[in-house]
Amino acid sequence: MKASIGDVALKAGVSNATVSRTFAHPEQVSEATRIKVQAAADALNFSISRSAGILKSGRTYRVALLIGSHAIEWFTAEIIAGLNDVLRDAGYDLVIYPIEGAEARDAFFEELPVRNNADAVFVSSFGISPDEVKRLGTAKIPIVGVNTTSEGFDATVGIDDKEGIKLIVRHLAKLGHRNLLYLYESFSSTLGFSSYNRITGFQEACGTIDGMNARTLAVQKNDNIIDAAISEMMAQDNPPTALCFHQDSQAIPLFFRLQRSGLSIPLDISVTGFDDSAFAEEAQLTTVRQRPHDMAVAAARKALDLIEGRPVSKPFETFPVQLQVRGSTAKPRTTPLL
Amino acid sequence: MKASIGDVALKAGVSNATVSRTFAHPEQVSEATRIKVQAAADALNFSISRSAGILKSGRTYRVALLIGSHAIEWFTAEIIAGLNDVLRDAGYDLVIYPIEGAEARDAFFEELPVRNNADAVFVSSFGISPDEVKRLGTAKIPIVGVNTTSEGFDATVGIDDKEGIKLIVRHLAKLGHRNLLYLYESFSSTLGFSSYNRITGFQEACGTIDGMNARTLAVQKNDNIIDAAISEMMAQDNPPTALCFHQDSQAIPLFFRLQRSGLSIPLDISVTGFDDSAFAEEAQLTTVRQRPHDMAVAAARKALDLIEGRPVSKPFETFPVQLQVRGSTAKPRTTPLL
DNA sequence: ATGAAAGCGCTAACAT
DNA sequence: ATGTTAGCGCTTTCAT
Repeated sequence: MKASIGDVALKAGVSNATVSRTFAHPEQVSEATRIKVQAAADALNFSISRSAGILKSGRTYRVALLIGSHAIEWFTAEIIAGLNDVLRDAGYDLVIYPIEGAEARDAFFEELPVRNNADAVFVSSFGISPDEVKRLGTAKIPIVGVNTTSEGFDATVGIDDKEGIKLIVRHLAKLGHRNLLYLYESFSSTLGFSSYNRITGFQEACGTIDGMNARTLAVQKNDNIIDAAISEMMAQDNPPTALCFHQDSQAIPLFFRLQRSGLSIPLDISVTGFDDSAFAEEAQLTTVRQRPHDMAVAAARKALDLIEGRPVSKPFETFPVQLQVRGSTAKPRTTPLL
Repeated sequence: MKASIGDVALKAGVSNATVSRTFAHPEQVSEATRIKVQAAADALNFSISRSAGILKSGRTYRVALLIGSHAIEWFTAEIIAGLNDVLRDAGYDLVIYPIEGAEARDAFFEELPVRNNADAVFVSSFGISPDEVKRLGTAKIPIVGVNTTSEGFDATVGIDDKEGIKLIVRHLAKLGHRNLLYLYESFSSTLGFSSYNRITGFQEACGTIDGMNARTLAVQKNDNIIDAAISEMMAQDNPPTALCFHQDSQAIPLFFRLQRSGLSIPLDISVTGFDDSAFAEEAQLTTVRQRPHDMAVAAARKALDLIEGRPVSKPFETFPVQLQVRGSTAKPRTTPLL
């Protein structure tokens, strides 16, 4: 059977408290006793159970991460890795709650399973409503947002999406582009805060450039964004000279179509992404770099500060974005596509 | 302050036991009482704390996942998502332990933090040694392997890597290829079981084909596998007619180099991957499909069976692989590359 | 159907 | 430096 602290105490001929101290505060125990206890513990294959201490302390040593999808893609994977690295070391378990679809959503905010069962909640790129944030607030634990608004959150980390997309627009404008097309996948659910800002930021940034002609195109989820892009390129009137994709992963497949479509990047068309995620560098994709891993590390530290009641130095932190200029952008073509 | 079961009992004018029953076994409580208790609980924003029940039950309701790296890439992300989907619903928390480097490894297997603190352990694509498995076994909880050997595990899920790579080899052989090059990244640490089988499986499969000339090339981690591939292609003597990459993500960047290198897929060279992961389909990469999400779901179910003492129907399950024939493979070139 | 009470394994006063 | 003891919040017998 599993050995408990009492078994070890018995075997070592000391009290439960001494065994407990040997593990929690070894410096309070004499060398000789410590060795005796360690030996007994090893012989019984004993290790301290966290569950009991958790009950005693009133902390759950669990931290929840709310994500909007069951699938874990680049951004979420980076967030999970970053949070986990910090939280593991601090003795906290990261528990992932994927909340997809209206029913799951209602159920979650109705039951609020994190109440009494987590010491903090992270909300990552989740189009959460003010009502939901308020409801989450009744759990009385710190709420930390990742690429969310700051309304109702105790702390947030994120990038300035508008600033990021503005870097793209200005880069293209400086190269001479005056005809841009922005492409993104439209989801059935509400657009996340970050996505929304990126799209409206694009329009705003274009509005400040003289003679800029900019359009946005929402491609339905089960439609192919690359086919949509190529169709726009083949339009007879005034096809764009640059394609701005909402995120790198949507732009990458275009590079596989070059030969078959007869298009050339950047001679016929300039292409940009957003994220600087997998393969962006190899594809020479001009993009905006964000570092979700760094954001997650900072978010985890803020959460720990809030949990332990320490002051949080920068509760609402904006992380830098950086333009990565690569080979997929150049001056616009001077002759018509056809 | 946080309401506990006693507060609710007081407010509802019933005993603690009745409140507990209202949540755990509502059918044992009269309608009237149930409503009274629910009302009191709602008013106090109360929800049952899992920590106390956990202590009482002896279960931790935590399940550990051991992975070999802090970074979470395609395969691991799929595994996490699949495990979490099943375990969440069953009330278990999935806790991720990244174990990277020799020191972290020694520390983990020395301290064995999962002992007494998890109800099961998953080991995913982790080059774990027999000694380490044995040591893990002293924790007396089920050990489930994902793409590992079956030695010492209570259950495993995985694919037959040898079978998978054999499909690739035979496909290329049938097309007429007799000069293959296998490329993989060599890591400092021990090669995982799955990777090892894939590489040796390649050699074995080639050995059964008449006149097959096959080589393998280990590219150092911080060297560029695509540069290595192109260099081999440019060799004067007998360059390969097909490149077999260890995994899709290593093959993908080659598609971005086509124009600059003057190479054409599949006219000059056939290319294969392994995994059928992100962008494989868009790149028209011939590959072998594996479904880590499905494997994870099965692994989670087996773990639950083991935890609850139910018989496990198929403790050691091999999942199917399927060849995905796409445009990156064709008959070998008939004229020299140069 | 409901209540009283013991106890899960540990920690932290407090006492020695 | 070590032992004694109460109690964290809940579940579950056993009574009623």
